[in-house]
Amino acid sequence: MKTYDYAYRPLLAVDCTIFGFRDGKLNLLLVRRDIEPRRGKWSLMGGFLQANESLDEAAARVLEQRTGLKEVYLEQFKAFGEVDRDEAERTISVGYYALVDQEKAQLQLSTEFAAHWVPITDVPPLIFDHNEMVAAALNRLRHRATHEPVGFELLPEKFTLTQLQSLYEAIFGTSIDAGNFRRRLRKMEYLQRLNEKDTNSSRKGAWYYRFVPEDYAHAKRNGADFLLKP
Amino acid sequence: MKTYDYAYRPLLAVDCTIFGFRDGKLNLLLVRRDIEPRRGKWSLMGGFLQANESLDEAAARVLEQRTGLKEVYLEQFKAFGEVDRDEAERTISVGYYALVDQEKAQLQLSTEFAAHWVPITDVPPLIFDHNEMVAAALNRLRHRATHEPVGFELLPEKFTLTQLQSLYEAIFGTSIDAGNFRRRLRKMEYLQRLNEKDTNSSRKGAWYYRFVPEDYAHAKRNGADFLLKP
DNA sequence: ACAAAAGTGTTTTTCTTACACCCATGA
DNA sequence: TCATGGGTGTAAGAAAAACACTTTTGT
Repeated sequence: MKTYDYAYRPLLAVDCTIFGFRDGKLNLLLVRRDIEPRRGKWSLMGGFLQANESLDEAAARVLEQRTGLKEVYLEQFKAFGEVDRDEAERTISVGYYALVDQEKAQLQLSTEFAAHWVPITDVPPLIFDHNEMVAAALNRLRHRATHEPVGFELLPEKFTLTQLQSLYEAIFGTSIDAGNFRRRLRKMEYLQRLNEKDTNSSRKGAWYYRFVPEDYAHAKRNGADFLLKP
Repeated sequence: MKTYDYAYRPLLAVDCTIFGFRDGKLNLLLVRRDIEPRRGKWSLMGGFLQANESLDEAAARVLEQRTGLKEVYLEQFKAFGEVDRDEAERTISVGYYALVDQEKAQLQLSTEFAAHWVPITDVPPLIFDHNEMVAAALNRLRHRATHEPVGFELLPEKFTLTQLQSLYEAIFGTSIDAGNFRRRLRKMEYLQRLNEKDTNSSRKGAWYYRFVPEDYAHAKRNGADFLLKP
């Protein structure tokens, strides 16, 4: 059933800014573009919306097709619609960012698309307005990470508080006082300490922790709000 | 030049959630929809993207066509893309919210589209997912109003501090301690007190103030950040 | 003089910040 | 034993919250 008599129909794409974290660095997953124009140039992962899927589903599909990852944290952050943003044809793109466990993603990356992790501090020139997208995604991530417990999505199930601090330092590009940072963490009852230590990076060993979503939901109902500033 | 061989092209619309403020109430500008389906039902102001305009420009055009207002504060907040959100045909809609001086807008409203101001506390059922849009827009406004000086867009050039407080109370649906609120305002050097009082609502009269964007820009460069919480 | 809105001050408590300090352990 | 990252404690100061208080003026 068609009711609207409007002929103009731009293409509609989704682009994913995919964040990962490793060795104290916040990274971005980039691909070499596999279609013209600008084939071979660095690009975010994107794809065109299909008839049977919502925007959120399209973003999840693009992510899964290229990385094999499911159930990933995905958040829409902005639609990009400048007239000449895609030189080939008018395309509106809806920007999403994803937070993935870089260790898990890496294993399942197919190499044919030449995907690479690049430190956020060292992003090369990307096609179209993708650099602008990355900047907007990072802004949104910074905001979200201070007010919601999404940072954990970038870490393995088990992590140490030092790792968590290092993650936040990478996200914000600042250094954080360990004492103050840990005090805030100590108050979060939804961080469960495991009976297991990470002895990789120190003699003493650091306790592993786990984020417990159910406990967070409970704390939230009781009026606690997550806040983790740099 | 066409390079992409993708046939699927949904319609692309923009919808504007227009906020106004009057008599201590935060209001929404709604229209009776003038096309099928659901002609005559309450709706946000929307329109389809055209070939020669960006998303931002489309939103500004829709707003101007229907209210005559130019140079209005407009911010994109979310793209809506559920498959069945528009029953007539697949349409992706990019949501914008606008902050207007209700007094100014009112004068220039054409009546043929039957636009009405409705208190935000009493929004009727709207077509499609427009109620969801309003909720998202309000969330965004609340956040923006705490961290950026955008509230002034809803007030006349000259306003009293009591009006400003009343605005914030309406935006957040809470009551605010006058003493604490005013102390925060006193620190903002970019609020200029005029040599003129508003005597409409009190015997004593309240000083008029003006927001000075240049002074704000200056303060911002010096590291001051706007913060007005309820 | 008094009601009522405008506007200021003060006390209490809570949160930040900066930094000193102890702990555990492998080399 | 000592260097190193892990982890805790605390004192000074800033900021938030609660609320008592003063000012002005039309009636």
